[in-house]
Amino acid sequence: MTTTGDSTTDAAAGEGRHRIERYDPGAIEPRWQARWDELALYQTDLANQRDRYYLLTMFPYPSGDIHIGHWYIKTPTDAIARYRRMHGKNVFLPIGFDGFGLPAENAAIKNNINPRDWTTSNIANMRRQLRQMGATFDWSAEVVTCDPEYYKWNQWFFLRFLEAGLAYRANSPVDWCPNDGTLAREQVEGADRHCWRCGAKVEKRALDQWYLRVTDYADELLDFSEIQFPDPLRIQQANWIGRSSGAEIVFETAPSPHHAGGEELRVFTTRPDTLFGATFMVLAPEHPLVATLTAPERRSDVEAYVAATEAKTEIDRLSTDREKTGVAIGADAINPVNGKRVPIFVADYVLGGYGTGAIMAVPAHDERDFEFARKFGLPIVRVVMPRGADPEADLDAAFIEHTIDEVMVNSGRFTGRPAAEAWHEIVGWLAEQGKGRSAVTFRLRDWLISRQRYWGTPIPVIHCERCGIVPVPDEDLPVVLPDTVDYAGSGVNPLTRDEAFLNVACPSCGGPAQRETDTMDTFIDSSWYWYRYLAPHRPDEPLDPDLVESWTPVEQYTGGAEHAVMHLLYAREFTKMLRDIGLVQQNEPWKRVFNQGQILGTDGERMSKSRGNVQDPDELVARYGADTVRLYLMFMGPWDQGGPWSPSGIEGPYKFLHRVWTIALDPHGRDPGDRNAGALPAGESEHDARSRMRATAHRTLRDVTTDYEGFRWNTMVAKLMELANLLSRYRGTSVAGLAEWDEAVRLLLLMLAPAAPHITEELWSRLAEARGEAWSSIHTASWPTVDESVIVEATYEVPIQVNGKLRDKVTVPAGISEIELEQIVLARDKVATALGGRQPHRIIHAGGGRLVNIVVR
RNA sequence: GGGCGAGUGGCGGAAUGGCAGACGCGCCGGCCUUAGGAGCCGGUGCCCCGUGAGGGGCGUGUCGGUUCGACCCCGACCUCGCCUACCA
Repeated sequence: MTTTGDSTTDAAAGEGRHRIERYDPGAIEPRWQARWDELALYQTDLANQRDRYYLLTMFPYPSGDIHIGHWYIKTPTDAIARYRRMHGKNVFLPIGFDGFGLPAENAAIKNNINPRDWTTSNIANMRRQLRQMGATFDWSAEVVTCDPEYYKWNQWFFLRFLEAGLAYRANSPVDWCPNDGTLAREQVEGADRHCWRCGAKVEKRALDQWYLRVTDYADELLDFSEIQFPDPLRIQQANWIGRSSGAEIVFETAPSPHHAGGEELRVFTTRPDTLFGATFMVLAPEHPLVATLTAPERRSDVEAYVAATEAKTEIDRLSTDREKTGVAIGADAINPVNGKRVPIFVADYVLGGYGTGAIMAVPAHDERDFEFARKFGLPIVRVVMPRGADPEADLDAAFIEHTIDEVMVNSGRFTGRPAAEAWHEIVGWLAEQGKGRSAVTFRLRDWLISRQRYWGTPIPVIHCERCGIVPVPDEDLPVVLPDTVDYAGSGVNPLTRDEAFLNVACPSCGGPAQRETDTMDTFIDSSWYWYRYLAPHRPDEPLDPDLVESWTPVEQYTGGAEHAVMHLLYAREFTKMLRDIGLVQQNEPWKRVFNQGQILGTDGERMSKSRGNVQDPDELVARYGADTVRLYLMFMGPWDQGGPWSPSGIEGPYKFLHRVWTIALDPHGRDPGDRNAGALPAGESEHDARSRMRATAHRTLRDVTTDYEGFRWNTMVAKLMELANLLSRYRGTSVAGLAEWDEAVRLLLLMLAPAAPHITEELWSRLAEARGEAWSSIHTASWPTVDESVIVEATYEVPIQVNGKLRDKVTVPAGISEIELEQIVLARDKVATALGGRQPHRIIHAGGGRLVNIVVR
């Protein structure tokens, strides 16, 4: 509270003085929160099959403190829950914690504590802070992913995926520090790529790691027909999946002194029409044939280049000149369409992991190839050009247009053909000879789930010298993380040194064997938690099939835009995998997703502890109350926009709630500072005032309802402010406390209830008590219905434009005809002046007579 | 380099083809007060004319286009933010 001492305010009301209690959120909010808990108002009866509404919001990572960003996601979500309940929905709004992850481990290494202890105490604190929001979370369904009863099922799923061929093992490189082992991307620092802890130079190391075969689902993931995403989200996912259709073309190596030739080199291209212009080939440094094809005299150069690539791989962003580099390997390939020999290079602009890891380079029609050819003096042959252009003219840049109007040149029998048709003809011709076929490639890669870390779900396999990789039998699950953990001051996964954990008998042969020490990516944990919420402690199964069938897909999912491509895509993939192993019947986990924007620090940067710009809501809640903080966050701007945090406007919603308080409890009071006190607005009769209150209340209800449906909180709050302002104007006048007044106050409280649940509950109770009615929560009341008949007004104002410029306004009776309106409009002085004697050429009646535009020449 | 998004008063924002600036912050004036960092009332885009009531002009990043009419749709450009890193 901003004031101390006197908790009442004087209200002089002509005939006497009375006192009403001041609005004191600090007194009201904890009381109602306790009451709601006591009544278990928000424990959802999942067995109740009627009007189910599963509302899901992204569960927090237990970093230690709830910050203002959490409020920005969760309190409007709570408003959705409350709004839906007022529509009779049986709403389920669960909450939990995404317990595993790197920060716990970093804190543990730094302070020599157990990540579990760190996480557990953070969760305890965050539970307390989450309760201050006054949100209707069903805490009885809470899920914490680092509990063995949860991660057991990650392991169980993994074993099913393994059986189904959806999980596999492959060798791939990681960033490796000699002292601290595998490093996550954010643990590699600086342009010289050193370790965040010890500063050692980071290397690449190839490890056998586990993958999930999510690329099998690439095409299906591009089908968004069963999931409603906002456009930018859908586009981002589609770009991330990155489907390209083109052709795979087989080149053969040419014979040379050190190599017999005839080795197949497959390339992927989206421009098979440019095949005749392929004047060299480029292999990725990782390409398996680099070693075999390289000529002896080129070997040292090539090996040096490959090694240099390994050292940088992830790009040094600072030196963005990105001049093309590469080396010739001293071997040629043969272009299958014209039999020409073309030299082969190794260059890092070709990626090992995309397509076939090799390209045919067509410098005339690809910017990167063009740049490379220029630098190495390679021939540039134009094969596609606009109709009528000179085929031999020098190009000063790659010609990459690919519309319908280009024509082939320098392309043997295809010369003169339209390029768009030649694209297919060349692929067909190659296919006939077994030298190519049309092909589709995706940007999306299989999901690497292995992490060389302690604080995650142990991958449930055992390595036996005799039997190889043996899955842990189901009855031995969960493979529990050992509680005693000794980091020994290093980032290296302590499981690799934990003899008690490591050594086991092989489940297959009984011989000595060792456990897998890799743990799972934590995105696994967050890929199915909404199913577990429905049966958080079920001992025998990961999920309750009946409840999953009846309650999912989730009706509405809310969470930050920063998860657009990672979590929101992984979870879709995971759902499809669960479907394919027979656990769920659905194709998509959620029906609708809303991505709200991010709240940045006051400096405009992402909030993070290291930047020191984290905004703590506790202080604001202590000062203004949760209702004000909730309202302010909704009022700031569009929910999907976010933006830098600034508390400078918070007084607005705070004053608004004060005003609502005063209107509700003291309709007859007058403020000594109010010059108009007690008088109706000039020219307004009591009858006018009464219909205006009704009309405004119902119009507000109509508009606010649409705003709630579209999550447009800022305009919703603004409209409630307008209604409160109107009522405030009438306070202390003869219409205050009349039936229309009471109705408007009632509607105002009901409309405000989902957003500001405490103050509305308090006022609702007091008003009921004053009327001698029994208590019932405002949050169990029904959303009111609009009475359209009271909104209709007898007259309305018409703006008058001349040539699109506003010149006048006139008030006319509702239902006036266009002809009558025109006569009135043309008789106006200002219109005559604006016309300046010219005759109207045309008169536009826009929006059914809501605006008139007179066109003159 | 690519993708996505955004540019509107001093500030957050409203209006998504029809009265630009709703609502709020801030600021200015006033009331009430012993006092005001509380509360309440009024004003507030910029410029010009007018003593006044009032009147006029300009204005949504820039330039063009479509339209009776454009903050809104289309094209080009500029600036900022987010995501991403040469995806053949």
